[in-house]
Amino acid sequence: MQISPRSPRHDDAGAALGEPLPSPRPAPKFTGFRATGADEELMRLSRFFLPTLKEVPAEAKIASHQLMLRAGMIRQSSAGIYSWLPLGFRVLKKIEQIVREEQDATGFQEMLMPTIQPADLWRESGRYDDYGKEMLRITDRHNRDMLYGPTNEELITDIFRRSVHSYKDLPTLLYHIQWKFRDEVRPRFGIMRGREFLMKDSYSFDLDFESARRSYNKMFVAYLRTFARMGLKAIPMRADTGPIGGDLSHEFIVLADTGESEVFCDAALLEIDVLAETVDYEDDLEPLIERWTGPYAAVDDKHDPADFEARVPEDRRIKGRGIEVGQVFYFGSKYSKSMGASVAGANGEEVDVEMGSYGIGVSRLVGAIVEASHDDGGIIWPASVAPFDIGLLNLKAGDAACDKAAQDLYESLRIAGLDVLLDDTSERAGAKFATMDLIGLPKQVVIGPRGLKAGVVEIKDRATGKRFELSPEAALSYLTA
RNA sequence: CGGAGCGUGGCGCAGUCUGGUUAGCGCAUCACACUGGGGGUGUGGGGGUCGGUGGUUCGAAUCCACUCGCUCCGACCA
Repeated sequence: MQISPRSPRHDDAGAALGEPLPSPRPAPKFTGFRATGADEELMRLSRFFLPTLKEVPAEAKIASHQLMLRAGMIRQSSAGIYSWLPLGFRVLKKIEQIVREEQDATGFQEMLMPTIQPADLWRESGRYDDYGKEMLRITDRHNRDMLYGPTNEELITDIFRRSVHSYKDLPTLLYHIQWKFRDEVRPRFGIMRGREFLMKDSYSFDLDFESARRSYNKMFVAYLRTFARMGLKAIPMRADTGPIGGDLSHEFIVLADTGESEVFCDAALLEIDVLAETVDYEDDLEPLIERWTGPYAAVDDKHDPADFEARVPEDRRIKGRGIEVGQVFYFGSKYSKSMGASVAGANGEEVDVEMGSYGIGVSRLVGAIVEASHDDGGIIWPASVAPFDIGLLNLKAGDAACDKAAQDLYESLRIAGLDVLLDDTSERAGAKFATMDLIGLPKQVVIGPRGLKAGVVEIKDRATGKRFELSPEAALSYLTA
């Protein structure tokens, strides 16, 4: 950090006599540490771009939208289109990575398709007209019709048909994580229902229904694991197949009061610990899925009140609202037939491949998690997706003892592999606490002159609000345990 | 796409109906001082030309027309 030239109004006789210039702010600390590399960079709140808001912007109606704006995670660019600021971006990346890991575990392979697609592909499938105004249509300089992809079935099918010609290459299992655009008439709820959104979509190509079913099941299980890892209870519900078409589909719904769909389910579903199961994706997953989909669960348009009351004891009936965070479809040869995606079977006959597609709303998940996990003070991040693991508050930046204790603990936590945000600002304690609660880091460590004098720092668990004091050494082992 | 509403410093709002001093308040911001463990206090300062265009008028944030943007309810949607 450079000492900026002093502005004239700071000049005084002392400076004129050549005495050392008083720094306009406390001397920068830890600069040597920052030089050890980007990965080791000291995340100081005084340098971190975190434009928090005390007041709620008028347009934000639901908790997640309000909190994401207030916590400096996102900013609206135009209706339903948002920029991701550093804090929000970190969460988005964490979620994306969990999605990626669980996809990779199933054997689906990651790739990347473009956002802009040629209209001709969509004319082949017939969806260029079917999709209506939700599709953002673009004309390039050569007057060719293009579009900003709302989904990628046509594109992936085109890739597939041009390269795969034999049943021996099946199944072909691919996915990508890419920005999509659907020109919603009425975007709302911030990131939860924007026009531009980040989505993971997977596509499976199989020779027959049995094999397609296995691909579907892999995604089904991977989805439940993915959401569980983010601290969400996602409930699979049989769903309509909508404009994408097909005849086997499930929606994955996260219960939240501000959800868009009304849902009915058996409380037993909430007891299932998905991550407790050891999954081998080469096994037959059908029994596992049958267990997980056994209890009653339905969105309103599939709801059958009589069946609900017959199958679910009164004390276990959950009627609430939910957010759809993912959907899986099997749609057979809908696209392979219209677009000519066929392979030579074992007997030399041409077979239209059986397809499925599977989406997860990655950016929507950020909102869904906030919706499911917050309190009056702000966001409460599940540890797996938190933008930082720990917020380290130096209550008296500039005080030698506090600075040193904060730096030492910061370095030790970093060496232990934790992401730490150090609040080195000169805000008052109350403001610091409020900001930390707002941005919702799972653990807070408070270092202040009062505690240090007694040889302790304070640790606060954001979720429970529980606070306790430990020596710095004990705090380190507690946090790194 | 049907219905409703709103655009005034970075954010939240008042002022508009009933045109008329220099457009106001809270928060944020900057400086200084006091303060210092849950968004503290005081003093002083900076920042807007009222979404845009055109019109009416001696005079427009205020009235009229057009236009752009945003929001809400409904239908629709990962």
